[in-house]
Amino acid sequence: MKTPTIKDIAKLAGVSKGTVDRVIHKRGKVSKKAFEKVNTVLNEINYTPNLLARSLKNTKKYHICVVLPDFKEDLFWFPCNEGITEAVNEFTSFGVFIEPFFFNPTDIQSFIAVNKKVLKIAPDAVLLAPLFYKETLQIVEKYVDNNIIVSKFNNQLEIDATKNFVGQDLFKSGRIAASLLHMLIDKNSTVAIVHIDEDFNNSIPMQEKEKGFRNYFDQNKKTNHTIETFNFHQNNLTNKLDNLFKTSKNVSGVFVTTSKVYKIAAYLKKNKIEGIKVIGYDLLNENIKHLNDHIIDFLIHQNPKKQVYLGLTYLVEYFLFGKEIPEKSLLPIDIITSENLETYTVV
Amino acid sequence: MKTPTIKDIAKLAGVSKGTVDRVIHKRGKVSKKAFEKVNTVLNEINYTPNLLARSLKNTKKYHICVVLPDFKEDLFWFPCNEGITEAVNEFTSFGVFIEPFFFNPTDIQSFIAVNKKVLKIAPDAVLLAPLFYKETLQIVEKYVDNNIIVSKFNNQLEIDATKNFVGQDLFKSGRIAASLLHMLIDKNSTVAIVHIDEDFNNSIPMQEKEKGFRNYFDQNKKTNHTIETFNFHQNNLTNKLDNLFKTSKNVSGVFVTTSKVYKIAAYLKKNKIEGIKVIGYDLLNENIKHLNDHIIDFLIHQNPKKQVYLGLTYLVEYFLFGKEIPEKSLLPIDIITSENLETYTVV
DNA sequence: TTGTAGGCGTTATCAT
DNA sequence: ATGATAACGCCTACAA
Repeated sequence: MKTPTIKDIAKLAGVSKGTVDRVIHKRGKVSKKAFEKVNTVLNEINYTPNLLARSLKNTKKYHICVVLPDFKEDLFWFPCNEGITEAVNEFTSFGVFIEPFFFNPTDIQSFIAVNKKVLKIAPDAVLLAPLFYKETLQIVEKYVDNNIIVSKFNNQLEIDATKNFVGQDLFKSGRIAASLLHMLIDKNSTVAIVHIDEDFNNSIPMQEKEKGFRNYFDQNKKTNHTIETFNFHQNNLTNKLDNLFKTSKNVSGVFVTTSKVYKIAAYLKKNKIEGIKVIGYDLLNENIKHLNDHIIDFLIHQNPKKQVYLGLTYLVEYFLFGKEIPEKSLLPIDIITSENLETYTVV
Repeated sequence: MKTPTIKDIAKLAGVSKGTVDRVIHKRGKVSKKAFEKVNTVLNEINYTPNLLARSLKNTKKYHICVVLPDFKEDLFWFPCNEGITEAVNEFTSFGVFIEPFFFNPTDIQSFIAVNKKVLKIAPDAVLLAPLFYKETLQIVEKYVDNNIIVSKFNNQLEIDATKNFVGQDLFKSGRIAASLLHMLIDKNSTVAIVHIDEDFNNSIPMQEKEKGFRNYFDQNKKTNHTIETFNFHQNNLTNKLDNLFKTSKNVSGVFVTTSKVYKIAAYLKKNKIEGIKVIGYDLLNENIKHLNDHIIDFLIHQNPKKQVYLGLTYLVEYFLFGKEIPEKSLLPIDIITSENLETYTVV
């Protein structure tokens, strides 16, 4: 009735616990006779090791560092802290020490500096928001050289040194945005893709989203929409938007590729421009406000909190129970309206 | 650096491990002096018990039974098996034995019979899909009398004997359906709420969904929609639908309150009726097919797999680590289109 | 009231 | 090559 233990197997096979252990873990130094005796028993009963006992024995403390942008620079990252807190609460009693490190997302140097610091600390693993491609490449190599396991989240960079990734399929995300806008806008109208703030050329996520968005409309040519892309920086935004909306461009919908969509919404509200459909990313308070005001029609939920929590969970279960870390864990792409919003924020 | 153990505390306080244990667990039989000595140490250092060690010591095997409808009668329940399988894979190595029991959802007697069987087995806990109100009331009472912990999923019944519930807010679910349809249909048109198969009067979920759906349109009267409710049984469905769609009722949208929405879709396809917007529940293969064909516009994901998995996780963590079971765990209400569908099915 | 001893299942070490 | 033994941290039983 109870799960058989190594002791039970030893008794059944007529050998000692040590021998059974050697057979199970292929540590060698076992005679053929003993090996066969143990193996026949193993084939008859279904032995599964007690994971609790195993990791109790392994008294090692694990140290995981999370490297991510400071939310003071970009509120998108704020929920990650909750994810970290939850993981801390859940895993400290298992001897796992989780420590966050923040960098300035607008400053490559700070990214480099923080990673250097973490490298010096030499944790067992790092969960990383790899915002900068070239720099990530270099730092990850160093981590790996020092036997530090690296997982990435949010930003999927193709790096040979480490594959572990938790995030979303951003091309598909762009397609979904397109299909939702498509549902709401008139034929023959113009749709604007707006990139705000970040340097488009260095932001693979923004590029992927745009590709997906355009891909959808390319496949639905019969409705004959015009897609135009705009790269706006924060300064001078109002002028740029004046240009976009107050000319006769017949813009019926806007797709903002980041969480900065509230800036567009605020502009539309202030200028009392109505009837333009807006879709963007993430459940920031500012965005939620405009979603409830029906100025933003849809938000796509990137679930940064879950990304971090899941990334940490994978690492912890790897250390504690030897589970494999999935190379690519793509989260569902949630469509949020003012109606179902609440069901995502309460939990 | 390392987490302090009871042994460490004992040494610091100058008493034995046993005394520390008595203080921590308030087992009494401790002198004031000893109590204070231990307590001052406890206040200085932050002791957290090692949960692995605790539950290793507790060699008890836990038995959890899941009571749910047989998916052969209603495919909605099929994904629950995956949830159970995942939980089994995850938790057997922790000494938890999870066993499913199926009943016929159209047959109250089978519900009663299965629960009697489970009661006889006397597991440590039961995770229950409480389809029938009165019968659930009685059986839950018996479970509780026998010190069997009961959690419910999917169907939220107000029962005093046990509160634990994992599922969705169905009123809100109805509202969400309404808002999505509202987005797609013309003003002044008629919307049909269709209940298929189940006995509406006994199905609280269907009633809640209808209430939510009507509530939304009541609050948006300016668009002047007419809402009509239809209770259809499986037999004679075609005739009933002929009546509904081929008369001049100007039906622009249909809300099906269950996973049987594929039946409506199949009818519309067969009869080449186009332009009617359709929304329903659950990611059955039949529904997915019609979603990809754009006959169904939206599906609402009730995530039965996750409901079961989460319900089981709560029970396991309660037994193993003494975590509290949340009284009400409401899952997000996911909006599924043909575009984001894939991101929900892969994981 | 207090301390000690032993065991949960696994693994590492040390004799044999 | 093999078996005995101790240890991980917690808890329980028993002895003092």
